[in-house]
Amino acid sequence: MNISPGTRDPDVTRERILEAAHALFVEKGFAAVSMREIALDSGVTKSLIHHHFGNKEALWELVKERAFSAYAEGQEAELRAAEDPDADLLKNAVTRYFAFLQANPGVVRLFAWTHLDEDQSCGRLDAELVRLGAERVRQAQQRGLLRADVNPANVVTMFVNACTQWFEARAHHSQWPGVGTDEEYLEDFLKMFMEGLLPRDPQDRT
Amino acid sequence: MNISPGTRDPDVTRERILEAAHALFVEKGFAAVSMREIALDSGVTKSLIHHHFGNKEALWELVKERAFSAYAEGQEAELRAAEDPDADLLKNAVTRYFAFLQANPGVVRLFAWTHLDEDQSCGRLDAELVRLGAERVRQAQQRGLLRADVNPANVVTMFVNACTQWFEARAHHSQWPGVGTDEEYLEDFLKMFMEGLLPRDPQDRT
DNA sequence: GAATGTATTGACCGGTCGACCAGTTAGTTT
DNA sequence: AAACTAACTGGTCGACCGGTCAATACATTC
Repeated sequence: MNISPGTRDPDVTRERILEAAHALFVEKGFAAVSMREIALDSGVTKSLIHHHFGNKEALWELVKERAFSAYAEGQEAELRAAEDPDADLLKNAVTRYFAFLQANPGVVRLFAWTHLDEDQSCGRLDAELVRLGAERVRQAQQRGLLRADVNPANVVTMFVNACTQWFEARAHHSQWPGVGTDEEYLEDFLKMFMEGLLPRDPQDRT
Repeated sequence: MNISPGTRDPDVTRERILEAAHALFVEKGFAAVSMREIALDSGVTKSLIHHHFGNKEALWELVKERAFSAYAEGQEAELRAAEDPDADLLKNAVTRYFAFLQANPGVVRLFAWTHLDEDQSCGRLDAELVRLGAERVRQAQQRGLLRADVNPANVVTMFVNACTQWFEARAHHSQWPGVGTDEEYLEDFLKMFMEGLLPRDPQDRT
């Protein structure tokens, strides 16, 4: 059963359409993409896309849903894998989240588009992730490994924000004087995040 | 010279168009806004907009330019007003920046749109702001008021990111469990930013 | 008060949009 | 092999897109 030119496989076709739509939506956003473009890029007719997915809006929703659930699954697996919360675990979580964003610029853009849409579907998706992360932070606080006078959810939100915006606003930062590579930013962020900006031992820091 | 119904004032007209365009672009982004909408909202004809501003793209650029230069002017004035860098000054800078974003949700959205456009014009605009802020941080480091082993530009970038993303991704956070008000987030952020997450005095934090 | 210049209008253009539909092709069932 | 179903195509629709242009209304200048 080779894939001869005339062979039909609706599943493959749907996948091709979804991939093309994903790439275009990520790049240009919902409004700036036309069904004709998606049809051209995926090598099918416009009508076939309507046949499989209904309308443009439904296709957009499906693209987002798939991307975000893949994201959420990956992140949740990573979070659950790590046991025994301590300060290093938080550091590792930040590092892994940062690395994920770095490796998946498409997801970052998709997040940004949905923020502007004021779409709340993906906010619901990672609510569970935040709950899980906050729980770990709380445990570490109870053991005295982290300061207890901050809201665990804010700890998670804060590092997610600092990492996400780094990639979302890359076009900005790249022009800022003195701002360096991803790795340098991450390193300095971790210092500030974990240890704070005020010197611990004044005579050491001069 | 009252403003009678038939009175013409091109400056006022231009302003009305710019305001309507600003509001629509902020809300829906460049691609999703039509010249017809802008014309309707500003109470003029589509042709008149073309007469005054040329084409849609030029209008969009002008809207961005105005918004960002107003932003930059305000921020620079605030930064220059504050003398004598110390740790509290940084804290105040963060607080003021946060308050500004809180009071100007339109600017936040405009930032987000331009990030996705990969437009670099506004990145150039606040480069000077970052340079100025980083300079203040460097001075504080030299006086031993801040730890010296972090890149001053990264310090500024980091708090700008943490604040900006808080408002850009509001649709997300509002659904996250345990995440509270703007003020609570800012308070916890400042604690982590200035003092760090690791306990300073272990027996105090249990 | 005629001339001049510009702000403003409405009608119109070619093109593209998302969507629909009738018709065709290809697999599957009976 | 006939019947059925779903995949797939090409053509077409009305609506809307950004942009143009000639005509008009108004304010200023001479």
